[in-house]
Amino acid sequence: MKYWLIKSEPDVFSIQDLKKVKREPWSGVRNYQARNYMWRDMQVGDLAIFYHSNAKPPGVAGVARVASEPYPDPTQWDPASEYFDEKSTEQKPRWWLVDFSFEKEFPQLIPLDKLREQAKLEGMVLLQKGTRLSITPVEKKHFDHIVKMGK
DNA sequence: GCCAACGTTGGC
DNA sequence: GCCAACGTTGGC
Repeated sequence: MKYWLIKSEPDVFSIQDLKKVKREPWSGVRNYQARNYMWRDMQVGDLAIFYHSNAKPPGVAGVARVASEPYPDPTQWDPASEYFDEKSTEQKPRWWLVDFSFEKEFPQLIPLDKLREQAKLEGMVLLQKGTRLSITPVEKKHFDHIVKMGK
């Protein structure tokens, strides 16, 4: 069992949206490192911190769960999509995704500055300077601590 | 709106 | 394969 953090802009897709639809294909990831996590490292059942980026305030909003094996992101072949990639072929898809299902919404969002105050979260990729990755691995101890904070 | 960080592109 | 230019992310 592995633990992850996934970022989403709540204006585009929030934890409340995930709660409503229950399950969502994580389309639009166009960064190789983030893709590799979904394509190669995630397992059905893994848990992920759901982080609201570009929000006021930014912070952790809940928990999601990996709900599918990896499969090609269909938006890469849709010319109308902003995620269209003309260099990707059906024989050799470039972008892969998994579905995430809703697990829980925290009673209140844990803001980023609250996370930064936590000595127990030291070393989290999210809190390191200049981290822009939309998907990062999370250590179990950090995951557990955040879930405890969310109660 | 600013800007630091960092990924990608493309000329050479 | 280097690296300058450019684009994007995302907190502030």
